Amino acid sequence: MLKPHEAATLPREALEEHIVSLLRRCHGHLALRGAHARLLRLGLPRLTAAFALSKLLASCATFRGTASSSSYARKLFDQIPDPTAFCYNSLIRALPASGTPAAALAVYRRMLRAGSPRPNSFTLAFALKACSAAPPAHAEGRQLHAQAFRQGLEPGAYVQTGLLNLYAKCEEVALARAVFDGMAGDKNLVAWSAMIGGYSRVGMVNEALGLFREMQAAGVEPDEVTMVSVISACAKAGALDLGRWVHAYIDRKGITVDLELSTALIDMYAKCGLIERARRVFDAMVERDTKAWSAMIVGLAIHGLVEDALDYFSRMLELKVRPNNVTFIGVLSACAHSGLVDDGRRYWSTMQNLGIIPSMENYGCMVDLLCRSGLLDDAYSFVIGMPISPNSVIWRTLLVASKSSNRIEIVEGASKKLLELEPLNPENYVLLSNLYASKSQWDRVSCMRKKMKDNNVTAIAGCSSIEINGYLHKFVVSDDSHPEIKEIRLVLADIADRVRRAGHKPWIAAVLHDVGEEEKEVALCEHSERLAIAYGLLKTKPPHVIRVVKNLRFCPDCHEVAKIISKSYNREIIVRDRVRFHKFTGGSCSCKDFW
DNA sequence: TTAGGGTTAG
Repeated sequence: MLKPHEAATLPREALEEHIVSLLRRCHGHLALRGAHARLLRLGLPRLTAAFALSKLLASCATFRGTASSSSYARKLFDQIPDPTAFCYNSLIRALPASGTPAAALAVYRRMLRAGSPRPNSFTLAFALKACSAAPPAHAEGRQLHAQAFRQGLEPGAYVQTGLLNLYAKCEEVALARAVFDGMAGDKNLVAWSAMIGGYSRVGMVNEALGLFREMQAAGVEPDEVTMVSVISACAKAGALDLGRWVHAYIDRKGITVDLELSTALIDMYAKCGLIERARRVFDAMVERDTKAWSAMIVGLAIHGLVEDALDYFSRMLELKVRPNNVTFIGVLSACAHSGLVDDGRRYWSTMQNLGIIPSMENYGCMVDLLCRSGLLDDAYSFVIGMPISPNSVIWRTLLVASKSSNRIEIVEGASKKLLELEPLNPENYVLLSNLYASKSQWDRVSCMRKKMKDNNVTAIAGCSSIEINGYLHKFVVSDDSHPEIKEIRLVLADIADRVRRAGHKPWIAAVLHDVGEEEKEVALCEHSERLAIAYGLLKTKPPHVIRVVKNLRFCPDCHEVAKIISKSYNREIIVRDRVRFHKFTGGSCSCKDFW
């Protein structure tokens, strides 16, 4: 280690070299502070001290993320007499990437106001990254985009990827794609991965996989980051065959299955119904963090493997892995699935004792737990006592649970809140209309229909998909756009006959178009998964399992239809909805617990 | 000095 008297005799270049090599050996914040103290003791001349501070600031940026690291970075910056663009850039980069981009953008604006130094492409790339952090700052990002053009900054690959990523994070895939297409012909791996990730995030699995194939055709080799997006696209879509193919591809190509990719694989297998395969991926991991444990626990919970989910949670705590809100979503929903009210309440206290502030989803899990256990009053008091304003999901949970009760005040209160919060969501009208119909309150049913019309609310945004030969076919209500819709309609008619013979008719009436327009509107709300199942029957033969993913809840009346189809066509049907898996074999449904 | 990734209630 250099002594102060030695430092005094060294030329500036040698001192700078010493500073750089000292900082290169720092691999964390503590080491950095130690190096800072040592540099201070050297009594560096003014210019070299400024050099040391800017290098310290840059190193600080590489260890960014905590509040203390950002305040340290600010202190360093404030000590630099004439900060260069490099210093501004490092400060922008050093400010935490989580939360709001406000701090990083304030530095960017301060730089603009100062007039000198001018922002360069590094500045812009860092500022864009700050805007891309969760939750992304769309407006600020667009402003940066416009400002950069006004200043005549040449958009290099890094800035373009920054923009592309920003739009992808904001779920503005069309804008992201425009940036992607505008990039020079030699798009690199990062740009391809960011665009695939953008498609994956919004559930556009065909586009994500299509782009993945284009990327390979362009001779760009994917890495583990690319594969995370591809796998998570499969998970979102419930595309098991594709997911399995992609996993085999990862193995064949020798792509490193790291922490993130393992977590994505666990999630994909769990969401596609292969929980044991998910468990094998989990068991093979050498390192497991909060997200990996959470993915596994949530996966077990959605499969109704409650004991396992809670057992994994205990193991996680024993191994001193800190759970987060998502972990507790898994734990609480596991409790809800088997009516473990007391356990659920205990876990709720555990969560708070760990200093985890419950999220809206966590409150939702508790309300669900109480409702499913028939503790409607407790659920209602819980909702009323929430320190944050309950969202529509919570009111809907309460409303569905109070359907078969005579608790008029809960029904009224929840309905009112629901229509206030989401006056344009057709799901609410259908739910309320069905609820009143079940109580033979026909005046209220027609009142709902009228409200729906007055508010110009017409259809349910139901969408179901089925994967056939590596392509995901999507169906929405009353969708005629599928190229094979004629053939699908023939299958539907055949199903209709079988269902009618079995003594069921309500849904098929809608398919056959022999009901009034108003009834059709309500009945058609469950139409999409029937189109998907019919397509599955058309395109595959037994023993092929028909797997359908539905983005809305799979309603009990559809269960009857699925049972009849499974028996009559000798098919196994698995429908995944937002709540869980529903498996139909030989006319029976193995899903024990649904509304 | 820079860009891309995993878990989320009904």
